[in-house]
Amino acid sequence: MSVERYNARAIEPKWQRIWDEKGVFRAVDDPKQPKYYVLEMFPYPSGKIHIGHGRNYVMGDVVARYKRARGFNVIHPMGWDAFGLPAENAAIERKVHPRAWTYENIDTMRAQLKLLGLSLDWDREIATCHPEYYARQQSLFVDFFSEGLAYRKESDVNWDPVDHTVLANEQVIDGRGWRSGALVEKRKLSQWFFRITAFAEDLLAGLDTLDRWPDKVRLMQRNWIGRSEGLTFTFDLEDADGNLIDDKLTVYTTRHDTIFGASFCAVSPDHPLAVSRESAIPDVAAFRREFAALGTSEEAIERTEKRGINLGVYARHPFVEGLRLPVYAANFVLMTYGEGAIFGCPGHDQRDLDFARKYDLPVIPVVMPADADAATFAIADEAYVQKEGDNTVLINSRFLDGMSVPQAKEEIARRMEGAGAGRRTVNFRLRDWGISRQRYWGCPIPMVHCEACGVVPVPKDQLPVLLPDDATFDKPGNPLDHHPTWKHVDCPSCGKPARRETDTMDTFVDSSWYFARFCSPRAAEPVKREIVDYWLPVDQYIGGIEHAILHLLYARFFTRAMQRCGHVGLAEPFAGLFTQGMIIHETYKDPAGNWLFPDDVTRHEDGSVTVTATGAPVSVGPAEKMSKSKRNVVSPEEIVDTFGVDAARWFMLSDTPPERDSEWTQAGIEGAWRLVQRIWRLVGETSALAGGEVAIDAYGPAAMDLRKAAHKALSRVGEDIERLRFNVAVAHIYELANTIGTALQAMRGENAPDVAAALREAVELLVRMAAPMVPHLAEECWTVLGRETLLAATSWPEVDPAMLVEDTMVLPVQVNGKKRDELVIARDADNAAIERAVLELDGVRKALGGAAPRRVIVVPQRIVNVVA
RNA sequence: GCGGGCGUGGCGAAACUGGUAGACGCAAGGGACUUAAAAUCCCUCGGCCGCAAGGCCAUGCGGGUUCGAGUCCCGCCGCCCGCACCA
Repeated sequence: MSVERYNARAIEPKWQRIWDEKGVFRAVDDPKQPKYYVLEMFPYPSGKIHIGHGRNYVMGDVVARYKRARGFNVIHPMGWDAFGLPAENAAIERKVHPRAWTYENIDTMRAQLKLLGLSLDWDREIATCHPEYYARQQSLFVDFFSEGLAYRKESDVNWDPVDHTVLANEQVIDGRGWRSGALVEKRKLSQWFFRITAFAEDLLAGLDTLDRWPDKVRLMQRNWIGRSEGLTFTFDLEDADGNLIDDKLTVYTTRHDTIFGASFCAVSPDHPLAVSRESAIPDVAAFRREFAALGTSEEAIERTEKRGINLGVYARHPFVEGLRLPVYAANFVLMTYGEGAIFGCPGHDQRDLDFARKYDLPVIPVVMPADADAATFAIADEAYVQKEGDNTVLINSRFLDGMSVPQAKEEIARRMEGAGAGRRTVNFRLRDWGISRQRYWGCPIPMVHCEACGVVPVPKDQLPVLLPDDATFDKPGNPLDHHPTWKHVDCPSCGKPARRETDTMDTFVDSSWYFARFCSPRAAEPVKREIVDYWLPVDQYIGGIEHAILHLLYARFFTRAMQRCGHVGLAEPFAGLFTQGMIIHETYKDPAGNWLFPDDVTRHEDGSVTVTATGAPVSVGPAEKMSKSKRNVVSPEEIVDTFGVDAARWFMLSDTPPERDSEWTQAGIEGAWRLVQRIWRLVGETSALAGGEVAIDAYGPAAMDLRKAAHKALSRVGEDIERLRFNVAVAHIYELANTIGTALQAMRGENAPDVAAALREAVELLVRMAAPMVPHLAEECWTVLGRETLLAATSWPEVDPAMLVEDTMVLPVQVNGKKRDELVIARDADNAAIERAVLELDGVRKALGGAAPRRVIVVPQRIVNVVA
């Protein structure tokens, strides 16, 4: 029999239309039903999507469709992270208004996403740049402000003196502004902050409850929060002549046990003590300027060579009479951490050691492994830093000698506290979140500066503070700031003329609560409490690993802040998190070094690649993240047009584990297309052979094998999807398709109603287990099989547990850990019977060579190992 | 610099909680069908030795723990990612 080819181009839009008309993906706010919230990180509308963007949406869609089939009320929304810098750059470069540019991109990308056949509830679509959204964000800001969670303080920014603008770290290239090329200065600006540190302890503790998050993300957040327990204490200072001076130096340390190894103190170049010496020591001023030129990136600061400058003051050692430590301003000490000042112990900190070697400062080991010899223990190029659990002993430390590190810490803390010179402190690396951006295309911060009343929030009934449409982008600086009228308002408190805040919010704010807004996207308040209580938390969140720290931490903070203001009833927004890998693609360059699109090149049989138009040779680069600039992109339209979206979805789920990067190849998409055709053929041939359901009294062995294979596959695919192991689910579906194909061939010309019935059952199960991945094909097959329901609204098939058990098992048999034979035995055989049977096996007897075994280890249902 | 991750055939990979390494797919080679091609189907496919039966080696490298290690521990090597104003 011949079966016509599956015509994806005609069939896929048909089912998309039907799903849409029947509204099967609409999420209904019905607290009586068990809910499941699937969310992929929403996209920035940058222009067009390429096929690489599709991967995480497809993964989320598989989960959404599967959970729907499992009986959950699924919410699977989509929106746009629509504020941000690129829109403003487009405004500058192409003279388009950021709004027009953004909404045009949204329209393009929405149409592209719809091609992917995602089971999204488009009725809940939101865009963060829409006043409906940012109005509510401003209202949340006002709430946070009244709770003390939003405040203003001075902080450092990268300042471009030509463009009059603040630069992102990534816009600072070799110390210069990316657009102007001007040398960037670090400058203090009064900025808005969210008090994320108020939740530092809770954000850390909360990580322990997130058992469906990847360990590595939790670890990254833990390290980012950076909780440490240490000692804050104060040194007396003296001048070069040994006279006590008024200033004191407060430091924070976690290594107070090494106080007898201290050989210097160091403060940040921004520390008041360094600033105060600026006039006295000209080099200090120069050093501070140099430090400022490093910008605000912690990476740049830590990578630079460790240098310092002697401030000409000395810290008196708290325990050694007459010992004084020179105080340096050092470029590796951050003002934002601890007290902005440290004491340096070169023996036990690599940075301190590098610094000490450079400036010829003493290196005194004060901690060594417990089994080392104090007389000979010395530090060369590497500081000795003990690991947790190491057995250590203090040396060269007077009253601490012989103690372990924890004992010594305790002793110093006790003495310092007793003397009133210090206190035990808990410190965090986490800093408050600076949200001020001196930009146009963002959510205006709803505050007014009044000379009489100070900083006053815009009352909620006067929100939103709308962005003015008529901003201009041809002048450097913040368009809101030079708008002729926008910032001039009357003070909401006293009514006198006042000035609007012209900073807008970091776009991370927009993405910190969108998942909550999706629950009640058109509500007048930010969220409707009873509805958000039903839908949250997000059960499965899917996105890139690049968001492992900032976005996820900010969203966790935001949820806590909203909880404090009564908007939500929980602290953790994302119960399950999955971080997917990117789609990558080879890059192509012509002889002149121009990047080429995959479409522009031809791959020949011998593996060579040429420019299709000219025949010129192409140099092929390794697979990299798809990017417009390198042109290694594949458009979804083209793929859908040629192979259909199901083939594309299948390919994106196949082969590579979802958390790893996956390479897009022509061979891969062709293979996926073949699978689509193959399922179609299997369904066609089977339905021709076994039209409807037939009741069978007794299945023969061939039919039973088929049924068992089908139910095993069903059981595994279900587990695989639950665990998000899509590539393994795909493999199990291939396996079943192979089994069905073989059975179909064996059936040719035979009249075996039991096998025909088993085939039909197996094929139906195949279609249903593949449905979350290739939903259009599955719907069409479902129809061919004579079913009249909508598969997208049909529940997941039940596994028949009787089909999963076998009466015999095959046990691999090892001798000394090497496999020598296999034992086929009844599943319920006891260990003694297994042992006896094993020793009879040829392979075992041969390997033993007549000797008696010393031991036989039987691992039930798994393996047998004979120890000779 | 600090922090995190990864490493298995020609390629993407699988291997539950320490229990048969290489399932499944891609590529390649051989064959069937066909006037021919496409499509489809069948066979082979980690390396070495062997006519075969079979044996030895093999999960980046070097050690260790264990009856048994891709999996656990220690030490290296290589690659990738994040570092607070890109989103």
